Amino acid sequence: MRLARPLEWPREVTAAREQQLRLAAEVRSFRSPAPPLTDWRLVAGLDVSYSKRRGRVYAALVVLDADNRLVEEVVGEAPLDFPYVPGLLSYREGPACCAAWQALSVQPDVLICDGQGVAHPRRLGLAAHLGLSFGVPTIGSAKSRLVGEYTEPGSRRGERSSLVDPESGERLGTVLRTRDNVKPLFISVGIRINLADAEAVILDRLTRYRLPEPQRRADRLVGRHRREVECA
DNA sequence: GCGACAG
DNA sequence: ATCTTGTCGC
Repeated sequence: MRLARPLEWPREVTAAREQQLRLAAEVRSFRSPAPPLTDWRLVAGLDVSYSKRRGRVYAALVVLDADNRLVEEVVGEAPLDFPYVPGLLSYREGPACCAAWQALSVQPDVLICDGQGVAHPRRLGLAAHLGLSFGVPTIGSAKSRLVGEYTEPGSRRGERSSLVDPESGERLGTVLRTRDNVKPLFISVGIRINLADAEAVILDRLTRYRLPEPQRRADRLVGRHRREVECA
């Protein structure tokens, strides 16, 4: 797919933070709450893996249909040239994600990203940032917390609690138990989707694992891909 | 100054 | 994320 909005990717921490403030203002300018997501047959999952020895970042996108059957899967890569700094993950993983997106031939109705959406210090987690560039609804599905407070949700699948910014009282997302007795997922909206719909998409794509199927498949694919290219 | 901190 | 074996619990 073509990038709806090609972005610049600063390679310096200070420049990255400054750009985030500008992009976050754009994310805020979208209609809120976002209109309901009417059709979401094609759901894509995105995940990233690093090869330190090769100095590369790999990203995999997997698109599944309403029955979680494979529609398309692609990988993209970019140099590993930005450090891991909490709050600046997009600058480390974004370029490879954009490469994968451009290799895609079908447009997903919604994209699940491995990371935060607006549950971010400047409200511009990976899912929000990529949503701005890709131009499709995005959901942040993180395996751990970056910001916000919450009470531990019940131990059974489907139980949830709110992720809240203690300063503003603003609701940042939902802490969702996706399987009985497993660590919950931190769900937040990226762009063009409301939180209720984001939760519905995640729940709809759960099978027997902690991660929703599109995200789990992307995770497997990118891990396999990295190991393959790392051998040669 | 100290602790927290997506992947 | 990545480096890594077996092991405890549903």
